[in-house]
Amino acid sequence: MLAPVLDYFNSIIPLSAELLHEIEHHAVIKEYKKGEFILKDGKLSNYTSWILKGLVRSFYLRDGEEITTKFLWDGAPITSVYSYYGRKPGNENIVSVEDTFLASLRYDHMQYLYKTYPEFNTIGRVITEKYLYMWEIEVYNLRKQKAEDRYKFIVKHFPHLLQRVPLKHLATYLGVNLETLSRIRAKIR
Amino acid sequence: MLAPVLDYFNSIIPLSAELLHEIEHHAVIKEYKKGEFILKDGKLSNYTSWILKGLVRSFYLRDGEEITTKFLWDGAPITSVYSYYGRKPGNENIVSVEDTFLASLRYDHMQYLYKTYPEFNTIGRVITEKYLYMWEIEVYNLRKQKAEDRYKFIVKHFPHLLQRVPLKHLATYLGVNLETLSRIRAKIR
DNA sequence: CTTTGATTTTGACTTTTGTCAAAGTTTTTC
DNA sequence: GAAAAACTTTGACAAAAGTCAAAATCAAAG
Repeated sequence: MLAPVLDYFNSIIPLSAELLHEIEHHAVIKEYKKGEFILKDGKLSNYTSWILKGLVRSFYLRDGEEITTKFLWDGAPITSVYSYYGRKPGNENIVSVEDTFLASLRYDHMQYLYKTYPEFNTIGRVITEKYLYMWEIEVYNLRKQKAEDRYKFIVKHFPHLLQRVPLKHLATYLGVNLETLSRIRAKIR
Repeated sequence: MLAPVLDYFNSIIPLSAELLHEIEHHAVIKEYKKGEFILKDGKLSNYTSWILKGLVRSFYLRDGEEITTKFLWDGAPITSVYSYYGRKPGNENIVSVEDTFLASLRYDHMQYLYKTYPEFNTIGRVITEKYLYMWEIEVYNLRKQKAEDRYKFIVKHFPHLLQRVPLKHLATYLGVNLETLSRIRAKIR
């Protein structure tokens, strides 16, 4: 089940047999059923995970309302950037939108790998750069003035999301309320 | 002039004499006078730079209007994430807001350093993680519903910006127009 | 200095989006 | 497969933000 991840890592830089073995040995593969929490706010995020299959959503609470900040699916790395790198509890929740399989590495084990296997830093660097690159494009979209244009970006680039997540979560992700998004959809049709 | 950068790199992981020499030899230090362009849209970004001293602003044009996306100053790394990592021209402009000194490394030279000096990947990884972490906090602020709260975040965390950038750029950064921001300020006073 | 140009504020009005309420519609669960 | 729950749409009105215009303030160049 871990094979696609290891293949990807290996395509960034060839992995020594020992490093390969370490990753295989320490990665925790776990299934999260639809709606199950991967991280709760107020908790320290101790894992960076790789989504083997499924779809997850990050959100925080604003006046009791869930504000969605990210959707991530198959092949994407996932953690709370704030809590994991900041080494302190944050207000981010991560929840599975569909039955999801994750491969997770603990923070301290990652640090050990970075120290012990210099080449692992190349993998960490390239993946972080890629994540930053994707995030940059998404934030660029979120800066568009009209909610309609932000929605159209999703329709064009991530159409599968429309089938997989309820409108209310997409609405808070796009920074509009549910009713406004519904009206935008009605207008486009 | 490069010393603070090298010290910082060295605090992440001790630099070998050869690596140190390579960086010193290839880093280009240049002054950009106030208002001078560091990157123009439509151009491929070939450099990642380190701000030795000064303040820069990133923006793109939306219907002829400059939409500011980032402010970065002393000690921060700066590039067009989209263009530099994506290896294609983007629509991002980077301009100096004050007289600014940058230390820059070419893309291909960076790749050479990553290949030749494995420990340089640790530096790249840690800096990218830190950048991502800062950016995450800023985007969290930009998701706040009310422009007033977004503005107050700047007042609290980056008060020096208020003295250093014109209101119109801060306004587009916060996603409101100039007049609205002016009214928010009037209301707070 | 002082004049010019840039920046910021204020006013009147329009457009967009949010809020509350209720009615449809679809999906789950027993 | 029927009842309950969750989700989506629509309507009426309120609040927030945008637009256009003009005045006031500040900064900089000669």
